[in-house]
Amino acid sequence: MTADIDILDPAPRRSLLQKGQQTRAAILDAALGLASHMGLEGLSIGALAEVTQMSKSGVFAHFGSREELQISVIREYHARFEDEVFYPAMQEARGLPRLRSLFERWVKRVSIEVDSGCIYISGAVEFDDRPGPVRDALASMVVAWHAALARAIRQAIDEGHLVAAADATQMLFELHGLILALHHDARFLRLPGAVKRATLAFDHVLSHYSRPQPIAPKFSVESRQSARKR
Amino acid sequence: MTADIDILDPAPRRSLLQKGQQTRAAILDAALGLASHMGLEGLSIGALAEVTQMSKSGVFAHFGSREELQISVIREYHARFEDEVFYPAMQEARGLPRLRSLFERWVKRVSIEVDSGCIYISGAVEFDDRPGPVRDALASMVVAWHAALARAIRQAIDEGHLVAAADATQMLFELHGLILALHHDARFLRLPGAVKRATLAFDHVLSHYSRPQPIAPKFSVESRQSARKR
DNA sequence: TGCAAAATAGAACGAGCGTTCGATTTTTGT
DNA sequence: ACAAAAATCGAACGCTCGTTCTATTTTGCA
Repeated sequence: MTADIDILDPAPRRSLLQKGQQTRAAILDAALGLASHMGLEGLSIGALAEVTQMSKSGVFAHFGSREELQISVIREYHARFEDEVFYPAMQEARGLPRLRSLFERWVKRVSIEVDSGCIYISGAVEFDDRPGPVRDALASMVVAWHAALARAIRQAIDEGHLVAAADATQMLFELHGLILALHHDARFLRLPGAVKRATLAFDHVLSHYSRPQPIAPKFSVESRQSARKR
Repeated sequence: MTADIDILDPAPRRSLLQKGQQTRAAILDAALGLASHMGLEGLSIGALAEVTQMSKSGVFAHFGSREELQISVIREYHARFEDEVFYPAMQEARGLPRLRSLFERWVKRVSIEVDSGCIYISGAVEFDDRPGPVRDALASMVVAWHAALARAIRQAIDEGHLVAAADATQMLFELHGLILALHHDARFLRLPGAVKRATLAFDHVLSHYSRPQPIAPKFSVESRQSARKR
């Protein structure tokens, strides 16, 4: 009894990852899903153990501390973000096509996550007042991503797709705001059509940086009282 | 000894608030400060008791539950937000002046809180996946504020300060994004000059909704390769 | 196949949490 | 001034948390 069934399941075929790395990856995957819903602060080892059907100490052993787990989650998120947003967009021609692709994939990433959450965004809020290694890891990833975007914008300027006087950092600020507003409206307020608003707003920002900048930022209000009352 | 010093301190002068309401207000004030730093989820009764020099149960008794405490904090925050942003801006002439004032005070509120935090923003992230009365309270406050802003934008359209074809909700989306980006850059990344970026971006959005809208949103890229490399 | 090493389990810890309860002090209205 | 009512305290509860420790199981390699 309990004969040698083990012939077929423990699978002599060597996997690419050693067992340890394999379960570590599985835990990390579950952790990402959990952190997306509960935030990095809401991520608990107990809940993670429950999801992965492991013991708390078993989960714990893979990371050594909760902080290290959080940092690992951030790194994993960053890697996936690069794979889904950055690298594919890099296939596009430099300049506006690439910039547009970056934004569109960014939008998709944030809005697909209508029920999965962007760790960059939630993490920024959770850790804006909490110095430490987690915050540092998060910030460095965000900064790297913003730097990549700024680069793409500058290339679009160099290619002549945007006016030469365009301020890349300022434009990035405005585009980032659109993503944040999208995240807010779609995830928190659950408003439909937020994606459309974001892409439309992208065109607005684009058109601003495509036409010659006004010399002086004063466009007199022209307080003509012509308008009919309501 | 220990003579009647009490003549001067227990103050026979009747205060406007009964003792209970008085300490409740003090607790709430401390709670707001605490929640601004740690978030609504990070707000703990124990920490609150420590700050206010009271016993946990003493603090607890004023609210009956942690959830009720959180909701009270949200309401208090809303009241202060109205006092500092909404009502003062209502003094301005309807239309663009009022809209601009709303935005400027909003910016100030979010940026003054570089080290105090906007509960609307942090709360939206904390509770976007957590249904319940706290989320409902938060959402209703945010929605009310957005409705007020949309109203101001529509008035600016009616006054002729913005083009008639302007989409108020869309413009609100874009302005809201600027505030969120400001909050992110100033609080999380600690970038200097975020306030300037926000106000400059406000002018950009404004100028877009001030000039006649392009009929078709297609502004051909004109992929002139004129630009010199770098 | 066997043995060292790695991975996992299980129990226990101390701390903090929200909450309850009964006793005690302070405030309030008459 | 006094009694009723409100406010506050202090101790205790059950729970979850991250972490530690010691076994036990599983894995990988010679």
